[in-house]
Amino acid sequence: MVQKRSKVAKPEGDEQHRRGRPRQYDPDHALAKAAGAFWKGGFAGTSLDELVVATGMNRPSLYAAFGDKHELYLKTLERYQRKSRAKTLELLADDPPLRVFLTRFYDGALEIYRAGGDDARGCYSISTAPAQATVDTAVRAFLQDSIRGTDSFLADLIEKARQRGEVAAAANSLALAQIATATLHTIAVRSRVGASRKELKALAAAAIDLICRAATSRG
Amino acid sequence: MVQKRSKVAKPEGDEQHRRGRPRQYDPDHALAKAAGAFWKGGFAGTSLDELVVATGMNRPSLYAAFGDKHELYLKTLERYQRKSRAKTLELLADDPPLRVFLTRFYDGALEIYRAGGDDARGCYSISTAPAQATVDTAVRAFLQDSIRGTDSFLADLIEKARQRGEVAAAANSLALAQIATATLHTIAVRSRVGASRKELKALAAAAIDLICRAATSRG
DNA sequence: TTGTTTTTGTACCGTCTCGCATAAATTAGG
DNA sequence: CCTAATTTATGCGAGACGGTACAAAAACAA
Repeated sequence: MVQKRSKVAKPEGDEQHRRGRPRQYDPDHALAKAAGAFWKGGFAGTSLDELVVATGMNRPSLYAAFGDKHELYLKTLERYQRKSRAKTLELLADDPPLRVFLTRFYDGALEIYRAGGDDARGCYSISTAPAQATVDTAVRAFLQDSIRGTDSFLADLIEKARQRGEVAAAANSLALAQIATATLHTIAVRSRVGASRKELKALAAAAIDLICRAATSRG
Repeated sequence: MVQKRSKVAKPEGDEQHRRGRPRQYDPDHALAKAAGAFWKGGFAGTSLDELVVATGMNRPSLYAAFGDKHELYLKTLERYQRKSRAKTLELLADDPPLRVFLTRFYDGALEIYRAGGDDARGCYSISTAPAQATVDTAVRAFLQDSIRGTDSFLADLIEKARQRGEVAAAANSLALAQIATATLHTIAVRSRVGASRKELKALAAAAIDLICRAATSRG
């Protein structure tokens, strides 16, 4: 995706002024709006007309910018992953204990999954990608990679916590990480069908207890 | 759904011989085939033509038997739930310890989720219903009810195990049940994207350890 | 001004969608 | 036999689907 420039390599930041008619949409904002449409209806259940309305773009512009419906969906998935990871990394800024991090982690997820209150959205990828995964290699690969990524990210954190004594010395960090991911998955699905924030916070707290109480002592 | 009979209430078992041309399909078998089609493509991603091919029925027969596409989908979901619950209850026949039951429970799930080997299917409801849930009240209600049902079923079992001393006396049975359900959810999604049986069995074993090792002792 | 480049807007294409109308086929009742 | 009841089979129709062709519009370059 490197952009060729005639002579001087300009900083790719603002795309500067290009030659023709200026575009009337902001690509990232449009992608977010498209994701909102897919978020509601899933890939197969969302029509191009709905995407046109959601993005405010017209159909040819949509194609020129993001390719066909399938490519557009993949780009919204990647954007979601990018944003999610960035948000998660911010939670580590002050190098918190595992228990604190996990609490923030699930709180942050809930904030996204239950945005909009009662017309709950759930997790974008977990809610929409599985239905598509069996007939769509790219989506399946994305989701597989995404889950493994979460596992190994959490496994690293848990392993460090284990070495600090916040988790039982004998614990299997990867196994605990998979339980932590499992907790995220169930929160994702439960949000989608309207579970309350309170209930899901309690669920997360119980999972954190279980993971971190496989900790130092405990009678 | 009570069937009116002229005078005598016949046993509804075999549907007996009815008046007109006999049907050439077995309703439950057709429902299973339809579920297979939805299982692959999701609700919105599966066309009536595909359902016709899958069931071997022709279109008007499909409508006469199950109603429109949406009703058909709901009926496949209910059938899946019915079958799953029956299968689960069988696991309790010899009144096994919690740890044994949970092992069987996840093994049974894996058997279904990974039927067909590498073109993995995952859990039918978890893989297809969430995508539909935001635009379909009936599907959302079904999935919500299904999850709560699993929670409370497992909570009952765990509570009994707790009273037998197989789980820590101080444990919250419902919270542990939700973790057990979470484990089922993550296995459901991971199967859908092709995780290996071996990996998922290990994950289940770790979760069982965590749940049951919130048990009697443990240093 | 006159070209060049890029995006926009409209309109359209062929295909597929779901659901149903209608008639033939096959059974039981009388 | 004839009639009633039920399922099968063919096929259609109105609309939605994804995707694109084409020309107008709006910027820059010269």
